[in-house]
Amino acid sequence: MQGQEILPAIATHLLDSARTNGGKAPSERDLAEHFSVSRGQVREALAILEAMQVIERRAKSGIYVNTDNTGIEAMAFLARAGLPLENRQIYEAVEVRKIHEIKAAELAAARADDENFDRLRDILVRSEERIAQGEGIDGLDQEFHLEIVRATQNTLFLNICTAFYELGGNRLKVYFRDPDRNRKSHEEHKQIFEALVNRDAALASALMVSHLRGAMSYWSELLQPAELSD
Amino acid sequence: MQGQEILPAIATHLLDSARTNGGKAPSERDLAEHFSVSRGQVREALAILEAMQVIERRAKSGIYVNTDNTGIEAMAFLARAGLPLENRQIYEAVEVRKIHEIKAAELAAARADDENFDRLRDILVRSEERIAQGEGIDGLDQEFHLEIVRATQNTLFLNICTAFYELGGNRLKVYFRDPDRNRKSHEEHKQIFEALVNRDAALASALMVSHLRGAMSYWSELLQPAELSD
DNA sequence: TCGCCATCCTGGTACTACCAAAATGGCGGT
DNA sequence: ACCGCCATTTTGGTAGTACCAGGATGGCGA
Repeated sequence: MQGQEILPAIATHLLDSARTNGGKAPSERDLAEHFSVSRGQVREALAILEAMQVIERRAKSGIYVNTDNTGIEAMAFLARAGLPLENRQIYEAVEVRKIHEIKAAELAAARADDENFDRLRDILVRSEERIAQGEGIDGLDQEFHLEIVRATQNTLFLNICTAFYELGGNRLKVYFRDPDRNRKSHEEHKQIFEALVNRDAALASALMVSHLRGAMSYWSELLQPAELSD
Repeated sequence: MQGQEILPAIATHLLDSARTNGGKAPSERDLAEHFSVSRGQVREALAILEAMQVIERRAKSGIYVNTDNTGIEAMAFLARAGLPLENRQIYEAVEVRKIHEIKAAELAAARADDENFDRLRDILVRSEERIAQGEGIDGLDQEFHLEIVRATQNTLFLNICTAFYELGGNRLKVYFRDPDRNRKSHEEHKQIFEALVNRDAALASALMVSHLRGAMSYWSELLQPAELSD
């Protein structure tokens, strides 16, 4: 085990032992021995986790875990590292995503340039092909939505939205297993694209609202009932 | 120089040398010597910067700086560390902040609980005192706006919005040097609060739009002459 | 002038050694 | 038996050294 690969391992280990103990994690030396790496490696990982406010290192005392109070990029980072997220976290993320993308559609209608339109067209063509072959469009769905955000010409906005997509990542694939959902999504994408081309901000926004409503209801029934980790 | 204190110093140094050179930064050993710290300390700082995607460490090659492609929390972190932001970054941040807070007002009207109202009331009282003493309400303005976001009961949302506030931080103080602006802001805050208490989502949202328009025009003339949509 | 190879440089990693303060546990007094 | 004090241990913080292996570079020879 080497490189940044130990970060997710350490993070998982810390979160676990924090659950059993009272937020107190093993010492650096213990972690180093447990993962058979040098203390320096452990400290690098801990530095990152501390910067993300996932943990707190108290000098001469120990390492303490913050289960809550985790920012988006920290969550995106942890999700990327393969760590499980609480349903509540995903639920909140979905709500914020909705806020972002509805507004993005509105702004994109006014600001999208030829390159944005070209990329969107390309994504729709590839989606069509995928669907024709009976495959899911999960990756392309992300591309489509993020391209709309990119069309707002606000790179910071794009960064946040990208981070949010990474949160739901693996769970989204399940959504696009249903062929009907794929077709329906694709049709709605095409309508949104038309609205953008016509510079109709109100329509684009409205279409995005209803488009996301479908996905939202899916998340609702998937998450709300119980806290079963798939 | 010790502790995490070297991170901003190193970050600044890296960004500087990246500007002069072609994105290439000094080696770890040089950095360690330059700041009179051990290589381990440098590596901890670099690990954080790499996790934030501010830099890229290529094994056996060197350290390379990503001037663009910086996420919100990375920016917030760097801003917190006292690093300067580009006008464009602030400009984009302001636009996103606007998107967030208008929606936050709408959601807060429906979800705010007694604790939220209590805190908002308290903030308004303290604002009144400050203004009576001829002081600026810059810190309280932030508290007010973030409390509204907190009232959405979406902790993730709150995290993002907090990060965004930290971006503009120091520049906001200038805004609240003008007594008239303070009074006007405070009056608008009170109106928004009333709308929230009355659970009038549409009104709260509309008031927030006009409230932010004032601040936005300030930013516009301060930064770049361009379009900030609402 | 061009291509190849020895050398240097660089990040990656491990190990050792101290320091100082927090945490702990045992001892002694009450 | 309980409590308070103090010596010991633990822990994060930091520095320094040593090696490795592969990229980067420059000089030498064809």
